[in-house]
Amino acid sequence: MPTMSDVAKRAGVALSTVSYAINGTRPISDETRQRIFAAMDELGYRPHALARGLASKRSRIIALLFPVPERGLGITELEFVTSAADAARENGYNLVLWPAELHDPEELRQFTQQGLIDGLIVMEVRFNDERISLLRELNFPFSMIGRCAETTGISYVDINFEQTVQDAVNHLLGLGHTHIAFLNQSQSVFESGYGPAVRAQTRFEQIMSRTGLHGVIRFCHTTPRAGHEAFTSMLAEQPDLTAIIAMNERAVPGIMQAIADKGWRVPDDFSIVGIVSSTRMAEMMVPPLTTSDAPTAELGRMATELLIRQLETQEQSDSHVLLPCRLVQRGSTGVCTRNLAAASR
Amino acid sequence: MPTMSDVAKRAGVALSTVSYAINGTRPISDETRQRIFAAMDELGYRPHALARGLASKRSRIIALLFPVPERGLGITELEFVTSAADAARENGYNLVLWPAELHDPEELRQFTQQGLIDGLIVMEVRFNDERISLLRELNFPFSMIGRCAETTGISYVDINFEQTVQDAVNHLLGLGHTHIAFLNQSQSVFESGYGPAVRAQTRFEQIMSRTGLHGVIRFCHTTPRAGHEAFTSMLAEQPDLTAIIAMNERAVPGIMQAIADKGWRVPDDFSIVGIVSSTRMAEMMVPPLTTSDAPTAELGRMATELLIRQLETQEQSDSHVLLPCRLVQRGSTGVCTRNLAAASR
DNA sequence: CTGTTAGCGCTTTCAG
DNA sequence: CTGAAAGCGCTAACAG
Repeated sequence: MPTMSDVAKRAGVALSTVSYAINGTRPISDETRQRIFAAMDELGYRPHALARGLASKRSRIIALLFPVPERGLGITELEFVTSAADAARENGYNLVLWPAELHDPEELRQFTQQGLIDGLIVMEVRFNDERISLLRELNFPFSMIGRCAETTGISYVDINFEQTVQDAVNHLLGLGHTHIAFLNQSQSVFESGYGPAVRAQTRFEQIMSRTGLHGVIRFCHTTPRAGHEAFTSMLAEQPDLTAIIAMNERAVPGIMQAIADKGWRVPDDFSIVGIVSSTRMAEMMVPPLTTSDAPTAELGRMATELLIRQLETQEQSDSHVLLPCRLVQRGSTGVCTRNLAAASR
Repeated sequence: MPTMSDVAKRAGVALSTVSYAINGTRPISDETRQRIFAAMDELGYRPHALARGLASKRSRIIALLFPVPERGLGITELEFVTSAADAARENGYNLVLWPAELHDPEELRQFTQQGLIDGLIVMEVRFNDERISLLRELNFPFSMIGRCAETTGISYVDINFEQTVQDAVNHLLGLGHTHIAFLNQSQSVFESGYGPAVRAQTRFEQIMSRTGLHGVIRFCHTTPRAGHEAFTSMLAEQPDLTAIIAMNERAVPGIMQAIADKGWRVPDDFSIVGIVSSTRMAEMMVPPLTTSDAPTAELGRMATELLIRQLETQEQSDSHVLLPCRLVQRGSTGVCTRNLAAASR
């Protein structure tokens, strides 16, 4: 493996000149630059990443702090990872994956102090997240997918949950539904201050109180069985329900089953919309689920780019970006026939 | 950030002694080791990864070559990534994700020659894979999830597709099915020499010819619509079909729909088993799909460990590991009522 | 515009 | 069992 000094010799210049030519750190005459690049080509020279990093104090490696969330990993997480890796690479960075326990800040401290990583992308952020406090305290560069309570001085991208819920409600209202259920994730996730669970539910509550919408809310574990139970219990509380908004993909098959058990059909007798979901999942169901798809690839990409910009400019940029989910009507929502029947009576 | 020389000074020893104490590379008296570790603690010393890597010529970083397969990314891929990252970390390695176009060996060459990576895990391997040829030629350490045609001297883990198909067939035979369809992935994937598509289908063909099983085989794109069409066309060819084996998760909803369209019910009138699938996906369907689940986490973990072992021992180990899928009966397979009816006539 | 040189923080001979 | 010192391959002053 040839080194920079080999290149320098072959091009008949000083080693540092080669370095400057490569990095563009200072002007080089066209003529010598030609010679240098020719020499590099002939030798098949590749700069040594570690040596460069050691000398420049910048590894051009960033890490994605990758928790194993309570509810298990899904397509969403995958797309964060791949889009972040893509974005990193396009900007000349490498992305390392760091699967971390959420509750071990000490490990995080050690990791950041190895000198391996220039910056960090944190995902699955909670309102009060000790990882964030630690990183702030260490003054270590990072960006977030999601957000915590106090975000001054931190860059993040997140989903606009308020709008997402509003869009789903509007979609159902437009179809004539007036009694709508909201199925959240589990209570423990909610109580841990997980942003999506908190923000979406809060907005749904606001809509209920502001518009007089008849709603029912439930927490629900991310299993079909839990979905089945939650649905049954909601219907017992509010028998006039004709639609449900579920921010809980994995509970949906249970809901569908429960609807079928009652002898109802989707969407004729009951409508379902999944929010913060994905086309991939929506299409696995029969009928295909109407969902608002999370812009996962954009989130991963933007979080990466925000971080890299921060690293390159050396400044504490705090960009706050909220992206909407896109509602796609598929086969699981339709006009509310029960209200139509009532109206025609 | 304290350095090794700070630690040495504080402990009153030579810098090299600290290094030996940390790496255990040579015997250190208990007494001085104590002093050194104490000094490290007091200073909060962390070895600098880049410096260590540069000096030792081993970065302790490995990469996962991460293609974006034609059929899109799924849960399976996610679990490769996370389990590989976990396994790497447990062994003191970092895992970088390298999203690579399959068809650009030049990029791969550059990447491996940066000195950043000690070794590589390659996934989505095809029978004749130019990435593999290149790595071999470069003599660069790697392991595979999956396998190519010529595997001498290479370590890999893969699924035992032959057994997986056999198990699925046996399951259906045991339920009385004798006319069974096999739904593969797309023809182009098959023709590119993608192992799962080739091996599974080959085995199914063998079973057909050896046992006189009545079978039909189809390629199918990974969409519900394609599944619907393929099913319809298979049934036209062989109207006595009562069961289908699908190695194509995403086509299954289309199959289910097609079955429903005929007025049939799953599993009473028709059985479906998904192979090389996942519990996660199986549970998204109604009824939940009987599947043989791919041991994705084990595959990712073992590929990582095989690679690391190779790196540590410096020897060309060629372990070949084949893991079975585990068949889990859920709601989509049942006894063949049509044959029962025929028998009772 | 180009050369010289002192490190970056660690590993690893070579000596003792 | 411990020290001293020579790099690993590169960047970035400092000098011209």
